[in-house]
Amino acid sequence: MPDAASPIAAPPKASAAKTPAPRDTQRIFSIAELAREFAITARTIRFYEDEGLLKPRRQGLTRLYSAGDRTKLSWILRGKRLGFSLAEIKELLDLYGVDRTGVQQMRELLRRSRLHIADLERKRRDLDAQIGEFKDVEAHVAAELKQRGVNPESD
Amino acid sequence: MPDAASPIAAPPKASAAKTPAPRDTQRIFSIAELAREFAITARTIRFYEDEGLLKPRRQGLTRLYSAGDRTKLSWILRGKRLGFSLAEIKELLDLYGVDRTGVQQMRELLRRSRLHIADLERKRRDLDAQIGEFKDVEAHVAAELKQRGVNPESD
DNA sequence: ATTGACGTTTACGTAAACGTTAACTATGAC
DNA sequence: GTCATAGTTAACGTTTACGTAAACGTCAAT
Repeated sequence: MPDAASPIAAPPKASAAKTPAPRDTQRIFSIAELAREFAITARTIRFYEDEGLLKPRRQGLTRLYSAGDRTKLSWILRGKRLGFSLAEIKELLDLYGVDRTGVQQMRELLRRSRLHIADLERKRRDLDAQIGEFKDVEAHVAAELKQRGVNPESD
Repeated sequence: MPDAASPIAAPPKASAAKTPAPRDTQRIFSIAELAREFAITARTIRFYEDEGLLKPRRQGLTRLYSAGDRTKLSWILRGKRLGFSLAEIKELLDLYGVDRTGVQQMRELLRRSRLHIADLERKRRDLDAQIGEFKDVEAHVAAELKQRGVNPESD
């Protein structure tokens, strides 16, 4: 499941070497397609829409998801894996949608970004601590097994 | 998401600190004390006990928490911050409690540890990706403000 | 002897994040 | 036509992680 998600609101900075697959950027996805790709249910995707996290185009009643919608979804799921609530994720997503022309808005965006970065870095400290602990466990147990003449790698 | 208390707080009080922890290891804590320290409610702590995550000593009905209990609690909260459910945290806590004498048990512990490490490392990739994105945002916005002659640091 | 601070159990309430029918609708295949 | 497949809304159910009383016990201080 390659997750080549570019930064959220991809600013058309520089079209390097090749045109980055215009067909891919134009692609539309059905709800079932996205559900399969991300291993969630369609209900979940609709729920995210109810909560204001996604706003797909519509053809009649049927939802049509753009590549941007797909990227957003992937972003939402990553946020969830990191333990953020949907409300928090929505706030962050909305940050990018906000009018970036005003100085006041930009200052607010900067402030919120920094707060969020601080939050993320705390999480990383927590994470590194846990990883360290579990690697210790792994090392000790593996050593103990080895000392007893047992091969730890024969699962 | 309020900023919690210090991870390892110790009152610098008391007599000569010769061995680096005999008194501290002996300390017992009331439920209110732990609640204050970790900025949670007593209800929450009791709930964790109902769920089998803590088993404090009792004096009559009153709960008495050891330093070990306190460490466990801090561990539980860190797990929560990382987005694990109480059920998952309980599993991990129980891993340590398990009889480590048998080879079979040790192999199981090793296996679970490795699975968990893989999980944590995926989380770290997610985390680093988000941190990177938000630092980009920060840099771009700060640069844009600067270019407009606005000082980004005047909150 | 009452107040107040702290502890307890029991139990109903709630918000978040979906799951799960139910009861349609639209579309292409046969 | 009608069957299968995918989509829809609406609404009730479920699990997790606690909040919030209610009703009570214990002890120190007033």
